Amino acid sequence: MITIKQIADLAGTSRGTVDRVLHNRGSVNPEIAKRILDIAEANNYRSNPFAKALVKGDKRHVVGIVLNSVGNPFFEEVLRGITEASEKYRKYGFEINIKEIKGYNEEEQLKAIRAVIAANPSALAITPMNTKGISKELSELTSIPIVTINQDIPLKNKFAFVGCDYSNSGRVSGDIAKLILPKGGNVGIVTGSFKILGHNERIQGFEEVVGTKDGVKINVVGVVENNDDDINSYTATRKLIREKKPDLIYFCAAGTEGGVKAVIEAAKDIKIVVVDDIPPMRTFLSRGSIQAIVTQHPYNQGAEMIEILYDFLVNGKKPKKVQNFTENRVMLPHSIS
Amino acid sequence: MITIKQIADLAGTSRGTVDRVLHNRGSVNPEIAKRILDIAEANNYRSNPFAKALVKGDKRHVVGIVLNSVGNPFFEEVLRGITEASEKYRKYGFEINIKEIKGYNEEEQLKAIRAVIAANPSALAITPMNTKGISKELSELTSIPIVTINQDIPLKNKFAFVGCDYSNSGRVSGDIAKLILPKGGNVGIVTGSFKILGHNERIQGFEEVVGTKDGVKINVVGVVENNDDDINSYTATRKLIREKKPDLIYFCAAGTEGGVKAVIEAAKDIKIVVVDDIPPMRTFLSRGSIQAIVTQHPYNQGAEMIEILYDFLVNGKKPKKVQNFTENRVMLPHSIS
DNA sequence: CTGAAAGCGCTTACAG
DNA sequence: CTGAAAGCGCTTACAG
Repeated sequence: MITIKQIADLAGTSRGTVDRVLHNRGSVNPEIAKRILDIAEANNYRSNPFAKALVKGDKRHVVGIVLNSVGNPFFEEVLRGITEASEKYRKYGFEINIKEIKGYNEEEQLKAIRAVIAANPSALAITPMNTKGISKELSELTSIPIVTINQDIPLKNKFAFVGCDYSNSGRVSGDIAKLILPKGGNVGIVTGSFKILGHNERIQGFEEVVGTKDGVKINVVGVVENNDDDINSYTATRKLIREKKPDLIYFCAAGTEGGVKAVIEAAKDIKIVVVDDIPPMRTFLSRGSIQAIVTQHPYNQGAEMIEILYDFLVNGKKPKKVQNFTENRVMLPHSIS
Repeated sequence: MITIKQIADLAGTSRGTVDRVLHNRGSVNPEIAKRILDIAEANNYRSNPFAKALVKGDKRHVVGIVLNSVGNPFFEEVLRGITEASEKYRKYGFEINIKEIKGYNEEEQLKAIRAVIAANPSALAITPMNTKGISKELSELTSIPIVTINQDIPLKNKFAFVGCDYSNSGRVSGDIAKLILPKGGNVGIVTGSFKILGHNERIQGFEEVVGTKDGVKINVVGVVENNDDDINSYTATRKLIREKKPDLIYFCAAGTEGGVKAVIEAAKDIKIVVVDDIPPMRTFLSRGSIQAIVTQHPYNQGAEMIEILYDFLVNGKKPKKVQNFTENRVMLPHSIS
């Protein structure tokens, strides 16, 4: 690899002049300029990015992260995506500083935010609680980009959101239901809570798809809540089966394990679609106890957040959209290899 | 950000000594060492990666790539994955040098390899033809890692392969067939060629899954070749429908468009699973003319190849396995958002 | 055990 | 229009 100094020597001039030509800053004798350009070309000159970064004072970056991941397998996957993606970039000064917390307590999340911010990060990524206090705290952080991950809240200064398109998740689950029930049938839905927007959007997406087509009728015969809890889920699902006789049950939130157990106990030919890619579901899937998982791919959410911030902080490229949805992935028994 | 010089000043010593302590090269008065460590810690010292890379003489890398992508939508997707993934790394001296060629002509591929190698790349990625000449040419390139992409050939000096697990693709398609035909039924298969390993592996994977379970019988009633050609596919599919009366057809190679048209014309309720994620298939999918696409995700193949080489060339990390399979992705109508 | 100096490859004033 | 010099933050001999 030829250097600026070598070019200067070959051209019988100085580094300053070579630099001027290479960056066409003008003020150079055209003849010398041509000589320099020819030499550079012939030797396939490329500037040394490290020297450039050094003299330009390129910053190292640390991304502050607040994640409600403690004891939550879903967010542990998000975390894996974050760590593995950022690992690649570490060599050139791109790091992460994660504060993991457990559950949802506003005071604790506020404390975590403050701790992370105190370390002076180049950006903040967070799974924010949707409360006034958090909203206020975040909206004051106007000097760095803020990325919400998996959970979203309104924020004027939001840089990006990375997470699930819940309506689409519901629609894809609807696709599966139609595949399984080509002649129509009854569907029961077990949701987490009617108060949670994402759950409702899933239901809506699902109904939209199964409802619209042809002469085939798929009826949603009942929707019950389980509060994301396995015991509740078990009870609610039993009741749903007894009273509504569904041909298929769509579990559009957590607490799937209890629900699936209720279905297995009932020993009827009831098909199941779930949203959680957690170990017990994988087991159920490969045994044929459930038919499909439609998962929001937590690993990718973590990795994509890192890519978005790297692209911006290092390459100066903003994401095309604020909303960045990861694919709703369809997992069948042999998707797991 | 504090620097080595500042630490030296604060500690009342020299840069050399600070360097020694920070890299524990020994030979430093323990008292001074402690002082230095304390200052570094207190000021959260991190070495400047650019200065380090400069003095260490970190190499810039160009990955030579030979791709049979001209006029091939599939490989254009691979190309997109390659370009976008490598774009991110360009800033720190990681580049690609692609030679695109059309079709499969050994001489031309040899020429492309030589051209790319002449530019002295740090690695070579290629969609190799499985011929003696190519094999010989590649096996002589022992000084750089070679990654085969999408197509694989035996090679002692192969660094990695990135591509499709064909058997798994067949198994996942089998999963879908079982979802669609819960009570069993007849399946016809349209393959490219009995001489192509990947196609045969798909068929085998498919049969393995639909054949093994319960009392439900899914019979593969016929397998026909279409030589990846739409016209052949149309004719062969018509014949298949007429003679074998399948409930479902599995297109496990290219030339799907002609085949699907034959099915539509037949106007029977025949379900379809295909492997090609190309624009006409997306249209068919959203119209309900076909039920699912099981695609090998060409974009990811390109991107993953770059990640593998970046990880090795820049971070010195070898891939865990030589065989790197991308996920066989299930696309249903609403997967496309 | 320690420090002064040179050098990695570039850019940036500055003087002429 | 041009060149000499300083400096970015680190590492590497070298001399003591």
